[in-house]
Amino acid sequence: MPAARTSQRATLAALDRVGTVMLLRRHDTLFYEGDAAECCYKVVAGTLRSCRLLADGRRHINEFLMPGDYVALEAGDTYGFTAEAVSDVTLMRYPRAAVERLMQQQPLLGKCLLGLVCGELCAAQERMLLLGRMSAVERLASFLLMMLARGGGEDRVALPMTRSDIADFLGLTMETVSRTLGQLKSEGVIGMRGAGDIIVPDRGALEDLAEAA
Amino acid sequence: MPAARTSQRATLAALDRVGTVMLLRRHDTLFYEGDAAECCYKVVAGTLRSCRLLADGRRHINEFLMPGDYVALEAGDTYGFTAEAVSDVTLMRYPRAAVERLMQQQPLLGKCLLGLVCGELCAAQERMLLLGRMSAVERLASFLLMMLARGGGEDRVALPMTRSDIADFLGLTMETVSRTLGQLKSEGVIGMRGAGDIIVPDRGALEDLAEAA
DNA sequence: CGCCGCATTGAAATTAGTCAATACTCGTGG
DNA sequence: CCACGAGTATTGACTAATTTCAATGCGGCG
Repeated sequence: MPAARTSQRATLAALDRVGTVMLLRRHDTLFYEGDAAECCYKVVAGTLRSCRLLADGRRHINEFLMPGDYVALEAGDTYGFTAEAVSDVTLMRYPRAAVERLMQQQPLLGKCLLGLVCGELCAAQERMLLLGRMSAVERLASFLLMMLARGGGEDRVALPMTRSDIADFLGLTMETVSRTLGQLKSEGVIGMRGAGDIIVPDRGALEDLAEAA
Repeated sequence: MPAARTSQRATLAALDRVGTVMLLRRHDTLFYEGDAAECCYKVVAGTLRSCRLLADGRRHINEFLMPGDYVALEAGDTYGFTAEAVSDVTLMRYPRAAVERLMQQQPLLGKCLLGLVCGELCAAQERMLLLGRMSAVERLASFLLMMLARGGGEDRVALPMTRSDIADFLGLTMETVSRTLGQLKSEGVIGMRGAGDIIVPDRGALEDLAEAA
């Protein structure tokens, strides 16, 4: 059950008292799938990717983690995915033991974390629908809308990740991502000022293409 | 952060004091996506499916819910998916207000629920990998292994759901599911005594095909 | 200036999807 | 007890979307 919105920020801020700041350079690995899960994190600046690999090298990106996002809250004894820096990243690191202790003292904190994890679960369900049932165009349109919503900007989307990253996030190939973006551009639905700088002149057009439920 | 395993059952059993038993017939709907989320549930017997629809009728099944599974723990104000009975189902129903109250009194309960939701999130990440990156054979093999693990049986898997349900769970079509199962059968990896009764003589062979990380 | 990583584009190959016909199963009623 | 019928499953032939393989282009950095 998600916690009430009220004072959620304040409750979570308590975490920062047991946290330390940490820096990562582009392409650094924060932790590997299977490592003992000793800390969880919050992204302060930059972008992280959380990914999983199959034995033959196929990769899936669960999530792009951006400022404000918490990382590995849901971990059991070991991390369930590898976390890597897409760009230079600033993090807060929270030792899990300290978080546990804090939860004893602050029952509200537990509710907050529960709310966050519930939100992630809903996002994951959204993505399963995308991966299982949407066409390439719909996937890209949904992705751009998601990035637009998170970016906070009016009509501009920054894509710090590569086409390959996007492909592994959307269950496509890099080539299909590139072609589909090209198609959207030629249709005038998006503009591009460099591969990582997208302009969305008409969000409605994208929404039509995304065909969300 | 997941709760300790110890006495998890006992803690969750406390929920049953605020719950009532409820029956559903095959094809009944428990609730619709978008309904006000007044209760959450636990499956006692039978199988539910949790599904989402796109505007044009495409469907995705998030999860098959079987005895012991909790339903809609992660709900916000409204349900994020529709829940329907695949077979006749027996449920416990817990009013969310009562659950909230219980959480105040029993801090351990919150930790338990957090653990359950974290488990669901991990399962969802597993499924994203499957939906985004696995072939039809790998999807079916993974699915059968999952059902085998949940079923508890030695080498026998009961499939109470239709081929269409399986398809919408795995991001395939009913025809592909049928063909792929046929292929596994002809290769001797599985046996079939009726469409919903699968025999797995050699789990290792299936595991090889599933090619999990 | 030239290289390296990433992005784009093209053509061929492949997987899974679509459409359509046929078969099976189980429950009902004659 | 058997025949019928609805719903489900299987199978086949063809199509379409995406992947794969391969070449080319672009842009920033040393």
